[in-house]
Amino acid sequence: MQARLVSVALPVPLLTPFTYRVPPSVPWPERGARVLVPLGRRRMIGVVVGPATAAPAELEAKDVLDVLDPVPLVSGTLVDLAAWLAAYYLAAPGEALRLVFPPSGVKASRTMVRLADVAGGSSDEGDPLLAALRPGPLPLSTLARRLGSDPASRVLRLRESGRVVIEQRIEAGGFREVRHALLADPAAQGRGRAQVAVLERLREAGGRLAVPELVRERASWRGALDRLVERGAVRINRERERRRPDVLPGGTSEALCLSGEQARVAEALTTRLERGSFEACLLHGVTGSGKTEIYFRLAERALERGRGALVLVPEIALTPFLVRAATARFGATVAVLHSDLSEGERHDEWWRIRDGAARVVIGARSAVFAPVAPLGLLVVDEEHEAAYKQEDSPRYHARDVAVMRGKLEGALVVLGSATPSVESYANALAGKYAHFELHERVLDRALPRVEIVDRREVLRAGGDPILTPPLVEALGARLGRGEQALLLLNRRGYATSLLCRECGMQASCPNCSVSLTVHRAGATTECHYCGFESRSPTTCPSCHGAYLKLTGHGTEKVLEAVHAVFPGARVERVDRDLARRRGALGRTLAAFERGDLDILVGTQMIAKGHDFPRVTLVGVIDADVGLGLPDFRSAERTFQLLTQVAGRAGRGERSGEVILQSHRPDHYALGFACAQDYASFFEREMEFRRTMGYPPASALLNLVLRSTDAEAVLRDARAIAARLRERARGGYRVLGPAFAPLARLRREHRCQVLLKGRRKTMREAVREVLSQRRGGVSWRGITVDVDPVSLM
DNA sequence: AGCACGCCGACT
DNA sequence: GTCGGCGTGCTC
Repeated sequence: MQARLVSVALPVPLLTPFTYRVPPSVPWPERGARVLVPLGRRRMIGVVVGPATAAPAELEAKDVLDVLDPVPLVSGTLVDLAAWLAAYYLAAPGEALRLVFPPSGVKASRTMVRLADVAGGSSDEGDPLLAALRPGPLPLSTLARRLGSDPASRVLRLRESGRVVIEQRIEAGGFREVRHALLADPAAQGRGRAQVAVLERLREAGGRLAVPELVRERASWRGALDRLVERGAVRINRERERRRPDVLPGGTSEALCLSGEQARVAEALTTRLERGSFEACLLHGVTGSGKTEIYFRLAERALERGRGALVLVPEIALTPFLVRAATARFGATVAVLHSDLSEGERHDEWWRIRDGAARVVIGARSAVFAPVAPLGLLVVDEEHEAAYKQEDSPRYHARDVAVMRGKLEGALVVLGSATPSVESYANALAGKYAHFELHERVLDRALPRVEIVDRREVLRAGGDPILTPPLVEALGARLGRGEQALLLLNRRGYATSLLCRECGMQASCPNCSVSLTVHRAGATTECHYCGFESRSPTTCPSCHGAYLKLTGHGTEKVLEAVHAVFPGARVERVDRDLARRRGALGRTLAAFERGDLDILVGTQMIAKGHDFPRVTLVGVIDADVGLGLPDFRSAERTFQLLTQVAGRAGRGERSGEVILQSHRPDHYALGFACAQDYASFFEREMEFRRTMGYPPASALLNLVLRSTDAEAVLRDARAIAARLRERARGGYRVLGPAFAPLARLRREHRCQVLLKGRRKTMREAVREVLSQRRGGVSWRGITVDVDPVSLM
């Protein structure tokens, strides 16, 4: 009889799936079914990727312990999508598959250590390890953290002497069940004060109440409830409780009217949706041109046709408007998925989608894998946003995954943006994507007037480069008229660096090769990459000089400058520092929206998603932030940010004004952003990408090697680069190795090898070279980034 | 990734 | 001599 073998992808960073034998005691698992298998000492929930023809030579396949899904949890399409992702991005198949399963659906067992039940053996003998285990079993990893060292060998010895027991445990991680009290006998009488009160409370609540709620009201009611249950007056039911993410109230359920142009585009897209086959479309429409309404109409049409819809947004926190509007429009059939949800909330939303209770999904990046079936529409709003790129393994780009999913599902994919990525626009021009443009703004609002202020001239004339005279004048005018202003500076903190005037030392991060940013008016210094934080020194740490100087400015400093010039103005700051405090971001934005604030100072967060009708002035403090970064996308990012923020001015009836302060007023990113001329920007940027061989003119694959040993990492990178060069044969070029722009991050030195050329050839070469390295089965210490977005 | 194994210097 | 710190290789 033919051996029953299956190939199983496991949640470990290994290049290939493993082969297991299916014993007669378990049913044959289909592709996509989850199975419990042993791996080394551990157990894992993995995913069957297909039958295997033979076990790898000399290896006896182990037995599948259990088949968890008689029928796969997710569609074959999603399993195919994960397989494609693993191959395209050179990711571990198990880690790619994990994305399409519910949270904790695919995972490894945890090694738990507990004290052995030894009669009378309750003494710790002064061993801190035994003492730590006294209160209860602990995972081995927690034990290591608590004891500050690797306890493995000690634990092993304690096991041999019979003091502790090691177990492999896989926690369920599932639904939350809440006990509910049900009035079983409507005529029941209480036999005491508490019982009477409980019954009364239950009747008040319509005969059904969650037990925790009841007990919270009065702790003593717990006993009374028990007695009522014993007498059969009340029944206890375990009910699944949905952990529902918070959705802000508001938003309108009514469809908006579309202008002629919008209606034509909506009509054309609807026709394509109704074909029920794959097509990708770029919806290029200026801010405020009504893209959201078009998305919603398409989603409604998809629902009518019995299919679901997926709407991706770059960051949920910055688009509360869209979530609110979708909730109002689609009601209970909306699910919201994003990283701020608790694991429980995510789990429940996942199952609501999987069970078909939710058919319209609004979510960030990872929502592209939501188990909507069948799927008719995928929308990627603000498709140019870098937030769609996952920056750790598997390093996928949600926009590109969405296009592939659309292809596999036979769904319509709509990529929306006011400033499309250079890649998507090129695809549209090449005919790969259908191209739709929306030129008119809703209510026929005029585009704002844009003025560029040369900061160099202001400095030469002895003026303040943060708030230049034209900006001060414009701000003063708004304050006088009761209008609002936004001030953008894409750099948080107070000062960009702390310098010693005597020896020139610059305060830098102990873990990363970057200078520390000064926060809280000079009181603290912080690393924006690893989070290192400390009190600012008062004397120079290297020469003990007493004269320290702050240079460069961030949003905190701008706030201070505004306070100094306009003491009476109501000003607040919005940036990542504020967003860290729960709810603070929403409160500040809401206050600004209500008109309780005059000026909002912030990073790019203020440029996105919101509609502030009273804003008539946008000031960009330093339009060149970002242009200096060693990144081939810096011009594109600057153009997008400036265009976006300029669009915030004059969204009400009054026309708007934009002031861009810059040291490089002649840079094309600024010029074309001012003119709101996307097409010309694209032409100019494409020229640069073509000459330099950057995307979309050529594909990129970046390898980053990491190690605490700087020399070793360079040596290793050299060897890899050499082997890649041998194999290139004109299919790609190899740049480097070189230390990455962020040469050291979190105590690790980083060395990169950048490949430019044909994606497929590069991928194959990298796979081959990496699998031939010593211990070439795992990705340890190396990051493979296919289609990198950032080269930092 | 986790875990085992094996090599090494340091302490009773 | 054992302990425990770290580097390397393996897991179907």
